[in-house]
Amino acid sequence: MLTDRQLMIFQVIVDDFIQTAQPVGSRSLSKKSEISFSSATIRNEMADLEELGFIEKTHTSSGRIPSEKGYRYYVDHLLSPQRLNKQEVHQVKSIFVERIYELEKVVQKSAKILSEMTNYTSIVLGPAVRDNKLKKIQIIPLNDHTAIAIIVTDSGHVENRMFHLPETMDSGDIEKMVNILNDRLTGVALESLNNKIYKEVAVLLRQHIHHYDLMLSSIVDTIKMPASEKLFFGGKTNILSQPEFHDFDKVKGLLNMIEHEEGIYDLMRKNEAGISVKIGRENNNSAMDHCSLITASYSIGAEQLGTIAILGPTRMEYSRVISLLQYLSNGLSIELSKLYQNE
Amino acid sequence: MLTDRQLMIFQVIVDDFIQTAQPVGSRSLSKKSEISFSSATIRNEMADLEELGFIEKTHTSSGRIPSEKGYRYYVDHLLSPQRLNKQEVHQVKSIFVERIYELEKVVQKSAKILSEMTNYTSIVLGPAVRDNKLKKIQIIPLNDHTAIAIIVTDSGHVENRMFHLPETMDSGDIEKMVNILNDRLTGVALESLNNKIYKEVAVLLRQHIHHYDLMLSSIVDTIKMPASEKLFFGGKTNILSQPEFHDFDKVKGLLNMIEHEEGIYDLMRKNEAGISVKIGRENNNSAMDHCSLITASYSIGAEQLGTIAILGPTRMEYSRVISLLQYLSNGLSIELSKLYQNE
DNA sequence: GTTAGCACTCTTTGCTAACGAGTGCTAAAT
DNA sequence: ATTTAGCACTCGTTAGCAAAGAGTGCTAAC
Repeated sequence: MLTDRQLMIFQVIVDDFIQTAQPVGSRSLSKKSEISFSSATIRNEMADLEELGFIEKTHTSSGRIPSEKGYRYYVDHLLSPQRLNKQEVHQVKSIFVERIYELEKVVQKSAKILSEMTNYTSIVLGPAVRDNKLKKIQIIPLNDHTAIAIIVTDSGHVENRMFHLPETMDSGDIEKMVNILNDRLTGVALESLNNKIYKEVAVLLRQHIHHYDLMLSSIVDTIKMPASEKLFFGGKTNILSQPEFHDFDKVKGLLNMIEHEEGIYDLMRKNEAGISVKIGRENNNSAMDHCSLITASYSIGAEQLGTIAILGPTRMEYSRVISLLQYLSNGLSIELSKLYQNE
Repeated sequence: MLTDRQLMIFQVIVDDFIQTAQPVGSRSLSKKSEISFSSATIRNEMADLEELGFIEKTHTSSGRIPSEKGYRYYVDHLLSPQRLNKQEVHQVKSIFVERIYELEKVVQKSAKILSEMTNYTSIVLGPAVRDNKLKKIQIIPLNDHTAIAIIVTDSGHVENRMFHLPETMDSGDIEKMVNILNDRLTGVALESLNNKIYKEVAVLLRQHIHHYDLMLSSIVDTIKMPASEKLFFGGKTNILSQPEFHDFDKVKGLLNMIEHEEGIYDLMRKNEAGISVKIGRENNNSAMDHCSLITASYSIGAEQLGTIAILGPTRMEYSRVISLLQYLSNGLSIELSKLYQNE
């Protein structure tokens, strides 16, 4: 439906606008070395492109900028995968130089590096713990009234929570209880823990321990908490450097969304494997108007662990960001697999 | 050095400017009900106040605004402690309604509420753990190569860290090691732990366990980590609503400081007990120009635990914020004391 | 000591003109 | 049948200017 020439003009428009943030006009286009026809010809082609909805004007006599539909087409059909240069490869690899034992650290560092390299805001949805399996439950009394429950999963995730110790419970009871819990629950996935406790373990506890219920509910609370994965951000203030966001209301909306993490989960949870690009209103979030979000998932084997993403203006360096995310998500998957290969 | 009339005029100027953010002129002052002299008289007095450095002009023929020196004087001498109204008291109390067992939660909630009530940004320096005493160390092997070390303090703080398990170490060794560590280190303050381990415990370990050193260093790392207390923020974007910060460079500087937590520790660690007000350049931080920081410490008994603070423009509602912080830090101290009264 | 009056300064606002970048359209050139 | 040159027109930006408004400092009268 588009002629080759329209295509090439369109591509130059998008590339130029991504670089300069200025509407691009027929005259400046005609001067580009790639383009050998006059500005009048370009004007005609641009009128067609506009009619087709790929580009638009900011006012009646302005140059053109890509529309959302235009960006979508650009991303789907015109993107040439960009090779990372040596420095970029080096920077990404720097995330993994230290031998790593903690997921959160790696994930956090990824967010930081990513935002520094792109000058956009990075968002990383930390590894899901819901399919982690319970490794150990421990209860450590702090004094006569309070104790702390700690659970450890097979991937090394630790959750803890303080709770009130019922008066009637002595240290023998606690030990008994912990033993029963570990005996029955080790190896059970976190998401089925709740069920299992009430269906199978509660009965058992009742036989051995008085007033087990208060304590049990505390432990169940501890387990429930990490149901929602953690979000990490990098370069939250990079948004302020983008010329399209020299508008206080827009910035406020975005930063508020980020601060309260409202809607971020929704944005991140596409759960398609691989790379996904959402442009402007495709994100279904008014704060994200004029913003694009590029997400990539990382995984161990077939199991998706989490998502990394870049949030920037619709006028984003799609090509570079996609390459970066691809490379990084790949690296993450490999490193994490190494880490857990021998569970 | 100031006459009563100068004082009263000064006070009205500051109060008015805090409310309106507009330079205040002699004519508008003369219309106030508190003031019964003509604008000309006020002009004379204002000229004196300006010469003394308490107020300044934004341009030759503008109204006056308080100078930093003026705010300082206002805070030191003119502040009438403001009673909180019922709604405010209620809001602060809402922090403590749920029976609380976790410091971090309370502290986080405090930051949130505080920022909502003031429309400024709140910063809370979490409880210091350095004088916490060790309650228990545990090591939980995850697989043949990695294990996780967990330490619990008497106040219920939990730190954990993964580390590499030396090949030569079997589960018996681990158990032995953990026993020795707990035996020797329980009750020792976190800050002296490092010393004690290398001076006393290492010798002991050498006698019983081969290749103990790698593991020991991992454990020491775990302990070192929480040396710096955590910072919590509330209402980071409230800054954007203040008219004096409708300037992108200023906002960028501030948000960057907040994001990277650069210098925040320095700002917060005055360590005087009670309330402290730092105005503009008194903070020794260029990002904090035109900002004031009001801090209040909270404590258990004589032991200072942490600090809560409000960051806002120099044109801040000092009176209300100080009352709020006073009330909240008091509340925090009381609640936390309750929580730990029987350790 | 206080105040009315006045000249002066500086910011803000609205208006106009000029300029530049860009467009759409038409007619000529290829 | 394309392509291009030319031209009238639109819109945003900038500069300049005048008028209004808020405020000041000073002087002279009360």
